[in-house]
Amino acid sequence: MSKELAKTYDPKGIEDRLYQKWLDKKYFHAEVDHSKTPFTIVIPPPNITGQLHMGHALDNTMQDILIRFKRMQGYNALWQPGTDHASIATEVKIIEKLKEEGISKEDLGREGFLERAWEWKKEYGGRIISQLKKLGSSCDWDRERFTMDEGCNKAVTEVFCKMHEKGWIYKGSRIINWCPVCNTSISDAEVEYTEQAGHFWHIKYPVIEDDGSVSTTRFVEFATTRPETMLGDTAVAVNPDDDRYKDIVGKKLMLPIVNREIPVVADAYVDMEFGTGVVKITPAHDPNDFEVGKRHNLPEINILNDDATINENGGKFCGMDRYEAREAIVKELDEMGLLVKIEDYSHNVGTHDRCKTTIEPMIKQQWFVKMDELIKPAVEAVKNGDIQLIPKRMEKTYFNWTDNIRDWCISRQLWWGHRIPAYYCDKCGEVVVSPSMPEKCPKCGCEHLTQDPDTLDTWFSSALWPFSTLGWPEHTEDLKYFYPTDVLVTGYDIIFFWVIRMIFSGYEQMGEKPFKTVLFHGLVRDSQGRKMSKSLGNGIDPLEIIDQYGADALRLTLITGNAPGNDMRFYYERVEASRNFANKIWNASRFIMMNMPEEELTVTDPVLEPVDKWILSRLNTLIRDVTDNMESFELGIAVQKVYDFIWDEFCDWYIEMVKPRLYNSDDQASKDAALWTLKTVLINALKLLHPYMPFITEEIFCTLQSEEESIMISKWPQYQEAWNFDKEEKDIEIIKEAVRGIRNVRTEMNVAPSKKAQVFVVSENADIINAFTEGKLFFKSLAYASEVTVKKDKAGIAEDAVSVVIANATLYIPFAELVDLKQEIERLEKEEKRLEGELNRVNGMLKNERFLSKAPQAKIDEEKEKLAKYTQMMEQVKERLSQLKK
RNA sequence: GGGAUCUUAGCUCAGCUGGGAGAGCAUCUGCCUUACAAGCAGAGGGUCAUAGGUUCGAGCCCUAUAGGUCCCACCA
Repeated sequence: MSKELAKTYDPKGIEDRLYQKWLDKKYFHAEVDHSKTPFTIVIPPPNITGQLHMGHALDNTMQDILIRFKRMQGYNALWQPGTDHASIATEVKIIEKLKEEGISKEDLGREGFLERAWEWKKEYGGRIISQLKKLGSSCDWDRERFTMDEGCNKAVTEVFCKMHEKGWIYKGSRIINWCPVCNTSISDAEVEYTEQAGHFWHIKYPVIEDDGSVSTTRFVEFATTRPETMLGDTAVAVNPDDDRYKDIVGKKLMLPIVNREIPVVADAYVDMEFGTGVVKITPAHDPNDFEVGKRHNLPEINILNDDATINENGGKFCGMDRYEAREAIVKELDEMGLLVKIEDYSHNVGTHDRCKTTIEPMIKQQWFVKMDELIKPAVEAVKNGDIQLIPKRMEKTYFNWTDNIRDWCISRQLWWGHRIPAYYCDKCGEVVVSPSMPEKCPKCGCEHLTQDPDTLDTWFSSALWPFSTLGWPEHTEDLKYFYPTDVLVTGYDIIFFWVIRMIFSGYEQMGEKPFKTVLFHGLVRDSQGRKMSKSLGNGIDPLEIIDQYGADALRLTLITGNAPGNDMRFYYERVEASRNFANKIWNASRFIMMNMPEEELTVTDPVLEPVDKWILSRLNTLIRDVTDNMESFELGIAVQKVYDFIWDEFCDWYIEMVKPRLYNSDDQASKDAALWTLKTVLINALKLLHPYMPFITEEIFCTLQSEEESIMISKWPQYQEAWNFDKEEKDIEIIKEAVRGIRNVRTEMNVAPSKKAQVFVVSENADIINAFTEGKLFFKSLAYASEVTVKKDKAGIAEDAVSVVIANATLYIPFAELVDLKQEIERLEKEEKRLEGELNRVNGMLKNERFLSKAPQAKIDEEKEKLAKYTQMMEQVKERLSQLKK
């Protein structure tokens, strides 16, 4: 039945309707089914505070492509969705919101604050999910999880307790990164170093002479970027091999202002070449100094409050902000004559990646995960290929981290997150780690215990995501069936935060990798190559793009021409190109539907003509190649091939080739064969495209087939020998070559398309004659011919006809007007020259003994074939030239 | 300081294991040809950063150089 479609494709309305249909039909839902092979992807859970950005769009498009592809291939495809509580990010947002109301989190208290946080989650947690749906994501929403839901909480507690018991989680007093604005410790991975303009203050401390007096002549000079930390100095260090300072090692210095005697110690950490070769040591506020301090048993004097104001150890500076104190101290040192000079100095400053505050190293009691043993299987897995990283170069980044791993600080002084399952006895201080509050202290029997106020690093729970979402710690059927998952799709920017931690957690808790393959993508940048960011205001909202161009166009844009792990730039022009492609498919389909008979097409065994076989054969190759590319995660390459096939081969050639059969032919069998082929090829091509452009492919598929069906659960196309037509492929290529030749000549000669001309095809080759005879109908229309005559010799053809030489044939077009003979000779001479070049190249190879002896036979045969072809064409050109020159 | 990566048409980028340089956009010339002007037919445009090397053969492999981007380390 012929169906009416709008002239241009309008995604609005279609997308939501189809998505709802898929949901209603439960196509996204996966259940354990032992008759099928599972294919699982766990979503990188977006933050509940998040709004869909281009990075999400790319990440989720890639996952959806893989899931839809595998689902069609017959796998039991599960895309496990969920969201992340994102402890610090969310907490910061809530505090901001409270601030607008004029309240602080302390005003609310812990309970009150958490209530607000859950309200927030309720209000915004679903936002990003609905945005993912707009994109077409085929997640199993029935399984949606949250990192702080009951199951995940249980998993977190279980892991914490187990690892603590094993000694891999410990509490210790160590130097950690402190954010004075967020008021929490953060892990090394969360520290972002940024280059900042600062100063180098050259300062000197007086030496204490043997008689105990403070020298007025002997000083030790050094430079610092943080003069205020002098309040916590407990030594000055020099290199043990430094001859300049040999005599003062072991002596004491007088720490000015504070008036504390501090020793000069020798430590290899000091670089003799740098500055004066002297370093002031502040063990409580510098990680390196902390190590030096440990080696020399130096006191650790904490001079800072949590908000980075100076504490009581800072004497009269107590209460000042760190930067105020800096100024005051510099001023005072200057007045004392101990400030030598101030230099401008640009250096890297550690900042908190969330709020960009300069972090302050501090010694604090924190919980850590011991990494040295835990990391081993994770290293091994990537080394031996058990887990494959794509692109491979990411392995280097991976190993760079694992090789230099330090213990992971997991406690955070935040409220929104998983509370640490550790309890302290109010009486004796005993620490009990337990899934729930113990009834009494196991040591002293006291019944009053208090839970550790800290929460866990948000990545602690995301590290468990691949198995916690499948039911762990329960031994569920889902877990047994779907774990390990197959592919993780994520950005290379969270390889340390997340990917590595999931891998070691998987091995530790499950004894098995969390996924087989990690497919990385890069960043989506703006058209100038800048990161999209709120502060720059250069972000492009994917939802606006979807609204304007459709989700399919957005998805195609994000995938085309992008290789794994590479950043890409976002251009509106590219979205337009994608939209145009959608429209192209739409119209090709419209064309086919318009030509379909009133009743259903009933042909089952069509009498295929050579063009039909040609396009089927091309489709067959496409099916094979695209499947191969997709299986090796070359998503961009695969879709490029589908694009080219649909636009170039199917639309620009095949559809044009069959038009005469549909319009003019009385031959019903031929018409049916054409329609059958059009429909078959279109449907198969749509299937190949469906993972990329789910909406338009579904819409057309349903219109063309039946409303009841869905392309998303249809069978992925299979390469089949029956669709392999080598001879037809070759024959049609020759005709296409002829058509191109004729079009070229006509353009060159400025012949209007409306002006038809007679075309003679002259060949002595039986195959060629046959091919042109069979393809006469479409050749005639494509070549703007009034009439096509295929013959063995050129008898009777006008001498001044324009000629086009192709392999094994010459075409003659006798135009009614006089042809400029000179121009015609020039044209043929140009062709002669081109062929000469080709022949030289081929001969160069084939006359090279070493090529013949070393190159693979297939390559040699290929070149020989070309030699024959070009030699033959050359003969024809020469013959024609000699005729014209007579 | 260590490492990764990039340098291909005017612009943005593909180019899988080495076998005659591609796409989209832009430019130019024709076309409202009954699916599509968001289109059709054609054209121009590239010593694949530079210099060496390996190879019968290099955009692709190796070495060096220049420039760009990023990650890690953090010399106070």
